[in-house]
Amino acid sequence: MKDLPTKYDPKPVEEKWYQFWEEKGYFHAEVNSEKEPYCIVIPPPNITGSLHMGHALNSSLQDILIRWKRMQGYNALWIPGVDHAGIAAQNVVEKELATKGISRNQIGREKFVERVWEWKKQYGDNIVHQLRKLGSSCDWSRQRFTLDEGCSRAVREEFVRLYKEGLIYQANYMINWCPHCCTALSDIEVEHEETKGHLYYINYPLESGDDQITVATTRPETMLGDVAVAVHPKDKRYRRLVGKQLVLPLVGRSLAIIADEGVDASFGTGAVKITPAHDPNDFEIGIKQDLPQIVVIDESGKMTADTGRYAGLDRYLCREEIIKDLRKERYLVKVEDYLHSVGHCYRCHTVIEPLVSEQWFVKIKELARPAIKAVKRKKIKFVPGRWTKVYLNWMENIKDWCISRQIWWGHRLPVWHCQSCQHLNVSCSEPANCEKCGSSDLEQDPNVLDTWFSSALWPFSTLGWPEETKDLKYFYPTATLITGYEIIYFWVARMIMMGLKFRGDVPFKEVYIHGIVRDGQGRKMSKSLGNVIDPLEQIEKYGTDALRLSLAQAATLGGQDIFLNEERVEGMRNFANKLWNVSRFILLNTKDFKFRKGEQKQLRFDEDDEYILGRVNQVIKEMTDSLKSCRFSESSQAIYEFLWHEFCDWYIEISKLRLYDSEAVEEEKKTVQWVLQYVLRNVLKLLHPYMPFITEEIWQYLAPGEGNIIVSSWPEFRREMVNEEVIQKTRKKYEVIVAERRIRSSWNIAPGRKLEHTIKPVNEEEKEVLERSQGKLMKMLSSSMLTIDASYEPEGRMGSEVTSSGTAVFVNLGEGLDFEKEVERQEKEIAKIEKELKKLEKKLNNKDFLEKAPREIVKKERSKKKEYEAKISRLMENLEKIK
RNA sequence: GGGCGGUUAGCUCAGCUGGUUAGAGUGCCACGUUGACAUCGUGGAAGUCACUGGUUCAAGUCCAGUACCGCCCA
Repeated sequence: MKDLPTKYDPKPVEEKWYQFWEEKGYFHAEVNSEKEPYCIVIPPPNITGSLHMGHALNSSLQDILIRWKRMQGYNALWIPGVDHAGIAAQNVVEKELATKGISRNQIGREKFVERVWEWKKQYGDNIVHQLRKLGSSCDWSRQRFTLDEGCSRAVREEFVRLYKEGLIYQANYMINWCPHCCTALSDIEVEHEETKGHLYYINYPLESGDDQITVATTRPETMLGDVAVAVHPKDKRYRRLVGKQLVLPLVGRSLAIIADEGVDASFGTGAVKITPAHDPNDFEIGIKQDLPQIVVIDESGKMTADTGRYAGLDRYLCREEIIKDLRKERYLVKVEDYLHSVGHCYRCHTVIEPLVSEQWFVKIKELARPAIKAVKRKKIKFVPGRWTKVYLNWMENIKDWCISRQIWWGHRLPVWHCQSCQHLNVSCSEPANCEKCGSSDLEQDPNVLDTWFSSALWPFSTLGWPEETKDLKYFYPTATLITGYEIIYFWVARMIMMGLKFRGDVPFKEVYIHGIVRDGQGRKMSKSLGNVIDPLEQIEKYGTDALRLSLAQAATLGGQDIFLNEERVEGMRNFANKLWNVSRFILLNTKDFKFRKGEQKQLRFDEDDEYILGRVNQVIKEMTDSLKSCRFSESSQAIYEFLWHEFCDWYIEISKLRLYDSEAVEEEKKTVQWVLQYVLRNVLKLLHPYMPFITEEIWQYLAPGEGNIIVSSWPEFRREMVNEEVIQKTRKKYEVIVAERRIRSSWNIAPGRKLEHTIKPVNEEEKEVLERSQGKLMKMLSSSMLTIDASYEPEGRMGSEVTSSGTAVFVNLGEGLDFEKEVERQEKEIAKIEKELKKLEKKLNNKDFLEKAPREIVKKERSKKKEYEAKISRLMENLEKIK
C-alpha cells in the first residue's frame, strides 16, 4: 500500500472516478423485475443556461438521493436532459445573428431553425458537461431533449388528444404580448413589478359643450383607441351623465358614457376611459357592453397606421406626444406620481402589451380538477408541506392556458389549415389531404407551442410515451421530484395535470421544494449585480465534494432560501481534509491487519470501543431516517459532527494508547484495528452520497478488491451494537478529561507536563467507570499519579474543576501560586449553577408541576437538582481552600 | 388588497411532534511545531431566542396581535 499525501487533492480524484463509474455503467439502469425501481427525472436545465448555484444545489440533492437509493439496493435511475427553451434560445441565436447584421426574417424560418440546431450542437451540451463536474450519477445513455424525436411525438400526441377532446381551442382573445420577443405569453410568464409612473387626468368634454368629465389613466396613448367612458352605476357623481355623449380629445370621435359594475369608483375620478383593444379590464367590459375594439398599438409596440399623426411612433414616444398635445389644447388637468404594477416579459423584461389576438388555449379547469384531488388525497406530497397550499390556491383559481407562441424555435402545432375549405386538420402526422374536402392545399399552422407544454410530459415522455414501453411500465410513476418553488406553477402543476391525464397516475409521489441560492446578503445572484458565486469556480478551489456538502447542509427542513458564502465551502473542504487524514492514520495503523466482518465475536471491546461502535450505529439510523424524509441538512450535520468531534477528537486519540503501547497485547491491538476499520468503512459509506469522490478514493485504499463504494451496500443499523448506558457513562468519563484540560489551560500548563491528579467521583457508577479506565486516564491526563477517591478532601490549595454531574478533578500545582483570578472564575461558575438550581427548586416546589408533568420529566428534574447540588458543593469545597 | 415566509451568539444559519445549563459553522481571545491533519489541536468568551399579550405545571417551540424585512398572487 502506498502512503497517502498529507493533503487531499480533489482534482485528479474527481476526474478519475467519474470517468471510471460511467465506463463501468454504474449510472445505467435497465428494467429489472427483481429489483424495486427508484426513478428521478431531472428538471431539465435550459439549453441556453450555464451552471449556476441553483443547478448545483438541485443536482446535488438529486444525486444524494440516487446514490443513497442505489446503495440501498434499489434499481436507481436518474434521467437527465435539457429543455429547448423556445423563446430564450431563439433570442440567443437572434442576438448572435444581429451581430452580423442579419435578422431572422431575412434568412427565413427554415434557415433560422437550422441555425438554432447548429447552435444547439455547439453549445447545447455545455450545461450537461457541467453537471458531470458535480458528480451527478445520471444515466447519460438516456439523456433526452424536449425537442428530440421522441419528445416531439409525445407533444403531438398530447396536442391531438386534447384537441379531439375539446380541451384545446382557438380563440380571439386578449393575451399578453411581448413586443420584443413578438409573441404571446401565458399569464404566468408575465412578471408584475411595482413601477413608478404617472396618473394623467384628462378632460373629455360633453358633445353638448356644457360640461365635461375628467378621466384618469396611466396610459394616455391608449386614448386613441377609446370607445367609451365608464362609471360605476351607483356612483352618484356621474349618474346624471350616463347615456350622454363625449368628444374624444385630439381625435374627435364620439364616445358614450356608460355604466358598468366593473368600474372601480375609487380609482382616479371614478370615470375611466374604455379601450377594449388594449386593456384586459376594458376588454371584458367591451364584450359585455358590445363595444368595438379599435386597435391603435401594433405587435412591435408602435402606433398603427390609423392613428394619424401618431402613426409609427413607439408607444412611449407617442405617450409624450399625446401629453404635449393634450396640454397644448388644455385637456390635461393634472399629472400625479403613481406607483403601479406593470407586467414584464419573463424572458426579456420588456413591458408587456395587452393585445387582442387569435391564439390557442388549453381549457384547463377540467385538467386541474383531478390534479387538485391527487394532492388533497396525498397521492403527491409536497416537502415542505406549506407548498401544498400554494399549489392548491393556484390550481383552484386557474385560468385557461395560452399555448401558442409566435416564434420559430419549438414544437410546431400539429394543425394544418385547409386553404380550400378552412377546415383545421389536427393529427400526429402530416396529412396529405384535407379530411373534410380532400383538398391537398394544406398549410401548417405557423405557431409553435409553449415550451412548458412539452416539459409537462417530461416524467413519461422520457420513458418512451406515447409508446407503452417496458421502461414506462416499470419506472412510472417516478419517486421524488426535486425543484425550486419558482416553477411550481410553470412545471410541477402541469406535469401533475398531464401525468394524470395521459397516464392515469401521478408523475411522482413526492415533490421536494428547495429554496433559491442567494448571496451572502440575501440577494438573488445575478450577473448584473456581480454577486454570482460560480459553482465551477468553487469546485476548482475547494473540490466538488466540499461544494456538495455545503449545499446539502444548507438544504434545511424549512426549505428557506440559502445564503451561500464561500467560507462555508471552505469549511467543508477542511472537513474533506480531515476525513482524508483520519483515513491516512487508520491506513498507516492497520497495514498488518485484514478486516473481516464477522470477527467481532473474538474481539474484546472495552467501553471506548463500545461507545464508538454504538455511536456509529446511532448515526446510521439517524442518517437513514433523515434521508427518508429529505432532511438533507440534518443528515449531513450528523455525520460531520460524528466524524470530527466524536471519532477523531476522542476515539482516534484513545486508540493511540493501545496502538502505540509496546506492552499492549496483540489482541488489544487487533481489537482497536478492527474498530477503526469498522467505523471508517461505515463513515465512508454514509458520506458517499454527499461526497462521492473522496469516499471512493479512500475506499480503494481501505478495502482493495471489494469493488466500488458507489455500488456497495448502505450500512444497516445494528441495534445490538448500541449500549446506551455505556455511551452515557463514557461521555461522563470524557468530561473528566475536559475538566482537567481546563485546569491546565487556565494555569497555562503544557499538555505534556506530568502532574499528580485526584479524581473525586460523584457516585459509585462513575467511580467504577473511572477505575476501569485508570491506565488510559493516566496517559490521557499525563498523570504521574492518579488517585480515585470518593471521600477525598483537598488539604491545601489545588487546581480543580468539576464535571456537569459533579465529579471533581484535583491537580496538585505546587506552592507559591496566585489563586486570586482562580477564585473569581470559580465564584462565577458557582453563581451560574446556583441560578439554575433556584429555577429548578422553584419548579420542584410547584405542586402543579409534580402532579401534572409526566413522571419521567419530574424524575429527570430531580436528578438534575442532585447534580447541581453536587457540583456546587464540590466547587465550594476547593474554593474554601484556595481563598 | 389576498397569501406565504423570516426576525435565535459579531456574521451565516439549525432547533421535527412544547420539558436541553438554547446549538453548529465561521469569526474572536489565550495557549500549542505530542509520530493522521496548522485545511490542525486544546481551552475560553459570546445570545433579555424582534416586541406585546395569551394557553400550559412548563413556551425559542403552540395561539392572537404589533413592528420591521423578503417572496408570491391579484
